[in-house]
Amino acid sequence: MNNSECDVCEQLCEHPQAICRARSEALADEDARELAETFKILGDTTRVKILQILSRCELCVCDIAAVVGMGQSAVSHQLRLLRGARLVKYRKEGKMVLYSLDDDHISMLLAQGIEHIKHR
Amino acid sequence: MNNSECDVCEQLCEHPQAICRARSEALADEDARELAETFKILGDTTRVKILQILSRCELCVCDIAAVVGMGQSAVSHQLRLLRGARLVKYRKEGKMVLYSLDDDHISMLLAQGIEHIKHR
DNA sequence: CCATTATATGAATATATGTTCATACGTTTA
DNA sequence: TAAACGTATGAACATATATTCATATAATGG
Repeated sequence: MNNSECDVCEQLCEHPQAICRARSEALADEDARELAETFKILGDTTRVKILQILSRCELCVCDIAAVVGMGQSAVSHQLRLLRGARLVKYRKEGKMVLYSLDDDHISMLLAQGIEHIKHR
Repeated sequence: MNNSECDVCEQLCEHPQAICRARSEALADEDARELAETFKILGDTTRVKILQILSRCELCVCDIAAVVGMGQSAVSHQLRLLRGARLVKYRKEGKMVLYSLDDDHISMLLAQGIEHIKHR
């Protein structure tokens, strides 16, 4: 995968073959980092609430704040993170900014997660 | 959703209807918390690597540590979190403990996430 | 142009988190 | 039973994170 070529296989405790094989199939470091970054953004109660709300309809910042019961500033900070992770998009309408999910994909992720927690 | 019945609708900046509607469709606090908790566990490079590796084959702690290039202790701590979130399961074989994904569902979550980061 | 409204952002603070080190636990083997 | 091995865990530390407060920006209406 990386430049390393199973160089660790000889030294460690056990199962050099398994290690080599797993290494060759492992996620690239950069991909793992990005993937984790995405999940990390999803990993906050406020942000999850925001996303789930936006999966139903487009809303302005002020309304989002009202629904999740947090201050405007806090919500704005979180929306910034969500934007950065390309989880939400926005459009301006007058002095308002209307947010929505970046694509349906995000809904799927949420649904998949909900399924996991409901599944017992 | 909660016991609150749109009581905030009258006071805040804008769109009381939108707020009421969103509130009624919002995730229950506890669900949002659990969902975020799950994603939070997924939101770490080391843990993502571990999960992706385990999506390919069952491995012992020592081998996992070798593959992700971290200490046994660090990996063990992370596996504990992964267990707590029901993302991995394990079985003992002699003095070894073999870990694997808790169910195929988890692979799907990972795949969905990967699709998101690859999608541009 | 000034006041108002909606949103964004920087600084500060409290809290959470990941890794390391040392050590404990449990199983196997000598 | 003692030693060795694989794994788990508690404490400590450094770093990351979420919220709040104050304030800035941008757009609208008077």
